[in-house]
Amino acid sequence: MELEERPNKAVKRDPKGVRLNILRVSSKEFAEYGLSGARVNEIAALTKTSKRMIYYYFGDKNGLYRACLEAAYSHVRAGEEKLDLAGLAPDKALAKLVGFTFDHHRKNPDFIRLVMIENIHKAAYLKSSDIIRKVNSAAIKNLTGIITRGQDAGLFRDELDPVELHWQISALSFFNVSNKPTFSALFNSELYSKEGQRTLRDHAVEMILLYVSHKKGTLL
Amino acid sequence: MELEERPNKAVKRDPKGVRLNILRVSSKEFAEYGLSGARVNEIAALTKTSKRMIYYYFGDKNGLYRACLEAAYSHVRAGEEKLDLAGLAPDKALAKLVGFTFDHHRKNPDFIRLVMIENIHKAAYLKSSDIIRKVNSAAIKNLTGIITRGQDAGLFRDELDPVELHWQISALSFFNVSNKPTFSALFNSELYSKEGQRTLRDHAVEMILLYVSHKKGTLL
Amino acid sequence: MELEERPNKAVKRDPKGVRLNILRVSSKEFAEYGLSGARVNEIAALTKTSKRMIYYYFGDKNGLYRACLEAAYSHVRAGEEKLDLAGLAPDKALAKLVGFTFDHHRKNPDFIRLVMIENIHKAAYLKSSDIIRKVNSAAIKNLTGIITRGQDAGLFRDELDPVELHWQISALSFFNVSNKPTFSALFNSELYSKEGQRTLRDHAVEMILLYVSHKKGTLL
Amino acid sequence: MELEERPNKAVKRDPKGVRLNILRVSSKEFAEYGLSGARVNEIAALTKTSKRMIYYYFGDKNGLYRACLEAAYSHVRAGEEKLDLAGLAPDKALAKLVGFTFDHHRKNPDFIRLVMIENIHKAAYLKSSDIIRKVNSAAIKNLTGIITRGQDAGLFRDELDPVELHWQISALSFFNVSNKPTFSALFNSELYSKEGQRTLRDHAVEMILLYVSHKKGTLL
DNA sequence: TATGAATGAGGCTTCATTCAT
DNA sequence: AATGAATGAAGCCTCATTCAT
Repeated sequence: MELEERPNKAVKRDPKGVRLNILRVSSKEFAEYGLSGARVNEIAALTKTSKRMIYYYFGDKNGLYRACLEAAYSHVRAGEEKLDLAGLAPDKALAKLVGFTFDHHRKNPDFIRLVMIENIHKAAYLKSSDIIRKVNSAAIKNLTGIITRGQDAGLFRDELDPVELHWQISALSFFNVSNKPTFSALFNSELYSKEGQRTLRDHAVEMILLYVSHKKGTLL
Repeated sequence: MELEERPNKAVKRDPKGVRLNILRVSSKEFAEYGLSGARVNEIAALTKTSKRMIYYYFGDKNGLYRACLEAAYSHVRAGEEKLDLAGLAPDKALAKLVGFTFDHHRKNPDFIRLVMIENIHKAAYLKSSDIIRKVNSAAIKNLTGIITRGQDAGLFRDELDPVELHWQISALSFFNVSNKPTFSALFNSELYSKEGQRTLRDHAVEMILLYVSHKKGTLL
Repeated sequence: MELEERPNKAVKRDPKGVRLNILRVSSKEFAEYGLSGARVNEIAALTKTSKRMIYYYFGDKNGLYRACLEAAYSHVRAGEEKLDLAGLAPDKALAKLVGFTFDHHRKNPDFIRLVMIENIHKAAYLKSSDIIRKVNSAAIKNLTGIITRGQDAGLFRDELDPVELHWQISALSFFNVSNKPTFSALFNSELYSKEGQRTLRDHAVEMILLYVSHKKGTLL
Repeated sequence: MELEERPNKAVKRDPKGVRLNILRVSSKEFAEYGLSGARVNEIAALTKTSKRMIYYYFGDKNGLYRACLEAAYSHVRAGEEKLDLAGLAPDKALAKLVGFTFDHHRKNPDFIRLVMIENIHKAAYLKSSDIIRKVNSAAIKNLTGIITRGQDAGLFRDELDPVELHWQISALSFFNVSNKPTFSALFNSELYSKEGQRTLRDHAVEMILLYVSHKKGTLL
C-alpha cells in the first residue's frame, strides 16, 4: 500500500504557499515578457490557484509586479550576505567579491531581467518601495570595509568611492547578462561559451583590481 | 502630355517625409514604453499622418518596431564612423574611443533604451534583421587596428581580443545609461551629477587603459 | 448546573448590537451609493463584525437592503408619531404638520435617498414588505382628522382628499431634499442657504394652507 | 417586385445614426437600472452596433452616461421652448406653464429617472458638464417675464423669486413621477389613475396660482 | 458565533488591425 | 496616399457569495 498524495481531496489551505506559488510563477513571466507583456491569464494558468487569488493577494497586476521586484531584491541580497570576506586579505576579498558578483548575476538572469524591466519603467516601482532603505547598505558596507583595509595596507589607491566601485563591478557583471542577446546576435564570438565566460569573469576581476591598485602617476 | 506635379493641389505627397516622421515618433514611443507598452494609437496621434499610413509603410506594429531598431543602429553607427583615430598614438586613440563611446551612449538614451528592450525580447528582431552584417564590422575593425598598433608599439599586452575589448568598453558605457534609474533610486550618490559623470568616464578610460597595458606577471 | 453568561471570556455576544451595527453602516452605504452601487465588502469593512455575519443575519445583499428600507421607514414614522396636533386649531395643526414634515425630511437625507433608490427600483422591495400595512395609516389618519375638523369649522374647502393632501405636502418636502444636488448645480440660487430653506418652508406651509382654505369661485 | 431593404448587405456607414442609436438604447437602460445597475453588455446587445463602438464614441461607461444626461436635458429644454406664452395674460400663461410642466414630466419618465439617478450621484456629472450654462436660463427667463407682467397687472404679489417659483412648479411635477412607485405601493389611492392625474395637475396649477396671487395680510 | 481564504461569473475596457470611402 | 469608422479578441479587474477552520 502506497502513500499517495490524495489529489482529489487536497483540501489544504495554504495561504503562504499560494502566495509564494503565484510569486514564483509571475516572476518568471514578468522576467520573460516584461510588465505589459506578461499576461495575468497566463500567470494564473501556470499557477496552482486561480486568477482571482492573484487579485486577492496582490491587488492588481502592478501590485503583483511590485511584489515580484521586492522578492527578487530580497532574495538576491540574502544571497550576497552569505559571502564571508572578513578573513581574506583586502585584494583577495575584492577579487572574490567581483568574481562572486559576476557569477551570481549570471546564475540569476531572471533577476537581471526584472531589473532591466524596472529600468525601462524608470524605476517607478522601486522608488515607491520601502525595500530600498534596507538594501543599499549591505553591498556598500562590504565594499567600504574592503577599501579601508586595502588602503591601510597600502595596496589600494587613495581616492576610492565605494558606491562608484560598486557601480563598476555591477556594470561588468550586469551587462554580461543583460546584453547577452544583442551582443551574441551582433558578434558571433566565443564570449558566451563556457570558456569565454570564465575569461570574461577573470578579466573583470583583473580590471577592478588593476584599477584599485593603480597609484597616480604610474601610468597615465 | 501628362500633368505631372500638380502644384496647385494642396495634397502634399512626401513619402520619405511621412516615413521618417512616423519613425521618429515611434522610436520615442518604443524607447519610452517598450514594444508591448507603446500604443499604435498614440504613435499615430503624435504623427503628422494617420494610423493607416503606419500599416501602409511598416505592415504592423512589430514591423514598425523593427524599422525603429534598424534606424537606431544605423544612426548610431554613422555617428561612430565620424570618429577619426588614425592619426593618434594607439593608447591615445583607445582613450579617445572609450571616452567617445561613454559620452555617445550618454547622449543617446533612446538608443540605449531600444537596445534594452531588444534584449528583453532576446534580440528576436535584431537576429532577423539584415542590418547585423554591416554593423559588427566597423567598431571591431577600429579596435583591431588600435590593438595591433598598440601591441606593435609594445604598449599593449599580447592576448587581447577586439570583441572582448568592445564588450568591456560597452559594458561600462551602456550600464551607465541603462541602469541609471534603479541605481539612482537605490543609492543616492553623486555619480549622476555632471561632475560624477565626468569622473565615471575618466575612470572608465583609466580602467580600459590599465587593462590593455597590463603585462602578465606585473601585478596579479 | 450550567454556566451561563461567562463574563471572563472576552467573547462579546451581542446579536442585537451586531445586527444594528450592520444595519446602520449599510443604511449609510446604500443611501450613499444605491443598491447596486453599494459594496458588501465595504459595508463589512465599516462594520464592527465580519462579512459572514451579514449573510448570517440578512441572507444576501438584497435582504440587507430590504432590512435597511424597513428600518428607515419604521424610524421615520416613529418620529412622526411624536408630533402632537390634537390640541391645535385645524389650520394651525396643518401648518405645524407641513412645517414639521419639511424639516423632518431635511434632517433625514439618508432616508430620502433610500426612498429615491427604492423608487429607482420601482418600489420592488417595498411592495413585498409587510411594513406597508402599518405605515400608510398614521399619516393619513392624522390628516383626515385635521381635514374634518377644518371643514367642520368652515375653514377648509369641501372636496379634500387626505391622501392627495399628503401627496402635496410630501412633494414639496421631498423634492427639496431629493433634488438639491441637480437644482443647486443648475441654478446658483440662495434657496439652499439657511435663510433660503426657511423661506422655502414658510412658503410651502403657505401654499398648502392657501390651497385647503380656498373656496370654489373665489379666484380661479 | 418589391423594394426591400437589403438586410444582408446593409453596408451603410452612418456615424450619427450609430451614435444616436447607442444613445437611445443606453438612455433607456440607465433610466431603468441606474448608472451602476446598467450593463454595457446589455446596452450593446440592444444596439444595432457592437460594444466596441460604445467605447469608440463615448470613451467609457461614465462618458456614455454623461452623454445620455446631456442629451436628455437638451431634449427636454428643446420641448419647453416650443411653448408660446407671450400672447397670454400672465395668470393664464402661468397656468399653462404649470400644466405643461406637469404633463411634460409625466410623459418623460425616463428623463425624470435620469435626473433622480443623477441626484443619487450628487449631480457629479451634471456639475462637470458644459451644458449647464445654457440650460438654466430659458425656464427662468420665461418665469421672470410672466412674473413681471403679472405684477405690473396687479395680479401677482410683490415678493416673487422666479427661481423659487420654478422650484415649486418642479417639486409638484417631479415628485409626481419620481415617487409614483413608492407612493402607489404605500397608499392604494386613485391618484395615479387617469382621472386622479388630471385632478392632481389641476390642483397643482391651482396651488401655484393661489400662491402667486396671494397678497400679504389676506389670509395668514 | 466568527474569520480569512477562496471562487465562478461576469463586469468594464483596450488592443492591434481592417474596412469603406 | 489618406481618413474616420468599425471590429473581434483578449485584456484587466470586481462582484456577491461560500468554504474550511
